[in-house]
Amino acid sequence: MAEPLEQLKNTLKQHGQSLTKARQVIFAALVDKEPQTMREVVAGCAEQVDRASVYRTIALFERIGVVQRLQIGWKYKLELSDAFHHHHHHLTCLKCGRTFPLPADEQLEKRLKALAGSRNFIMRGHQLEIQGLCQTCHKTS
Amino acid sequence: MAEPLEQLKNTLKQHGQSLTKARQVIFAALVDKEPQTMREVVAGCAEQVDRASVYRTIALFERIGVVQRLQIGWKYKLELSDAFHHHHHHLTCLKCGRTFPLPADEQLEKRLKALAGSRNFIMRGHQLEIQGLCQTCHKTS
DNA sequence: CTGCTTGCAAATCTTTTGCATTGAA
DNA sequence: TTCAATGCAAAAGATTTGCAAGCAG
Repeated sequence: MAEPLEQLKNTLKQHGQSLTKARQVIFAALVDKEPQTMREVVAGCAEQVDRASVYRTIALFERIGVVQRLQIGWKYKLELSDAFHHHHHHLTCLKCGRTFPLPADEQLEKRLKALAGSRNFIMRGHQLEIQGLCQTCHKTS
Repeated sequence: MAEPLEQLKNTLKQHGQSLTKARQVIFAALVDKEPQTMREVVAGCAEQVDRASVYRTIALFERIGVVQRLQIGWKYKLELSDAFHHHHHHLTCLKCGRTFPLPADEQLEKRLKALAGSRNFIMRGHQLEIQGLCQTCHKTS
């Protein structure tokens, strides 16, 4: 995990920000995890970082592109952004509520860009959530 | 606007629910509008319906498929569901914040289903938001 | 050192709930 | 009439902010 930490440090530096203790803890709470709710992140480092600092840090991380917020059903969840993972979307199981990553798809991305362009829209980003039933849940239902 | 009201009434009836005054007001606040925040909907019928009833009604409307919640940036917004509009997605302008409908696209929908299937996932629904710059904003920026 | 970051507490905003009353069928 | 829906007020939960103290560079 020395690698991602280095990357975080660099990203922070590029934005004139320093790597503090709290930021490391919050970052560590996100590495190699499924997307989490704010509540979970706060709980995940409750003993070490105050709630307010978690909010402030997550906001910073989003601003400098370390973290991205995504929609899961009604709520949002947080995960490290594409710079720390590969670009991907999500499958959410309506039954068990788990979230599964869906690798980026060239054909899909192209189509999105084309659709945006057809409406004279310059695409800067996008979010896709596919809801349905995961393998486990539709077998056992 | 007699048409959609009829449809609402039928949908409610199918679910053993009645068409009350409050529900009509809230429904009317959503017809032919861009997606709105909860705050806007509440404000839109503040004189006629209590905040708590708006929340309860929106929850009901979602449950029976009259309203759908979608993600716009960090916040969610509400609009009538596909049964009252045609299926579509959204373009959100990062500059002016407006939301534009993007008509459904056969090719896109097929690709999504295929991708879900490839992961042994049964697709039941999906949400897509494309962020970028609208025609007006990228001309004037 | 010096300024940015943090913790803590309090303020805000959003959403939910209990209960007595009102309304639709 | 009768049960579900509504308004109102209060509770819960989520997010933000002010400020004094602590830490990174």
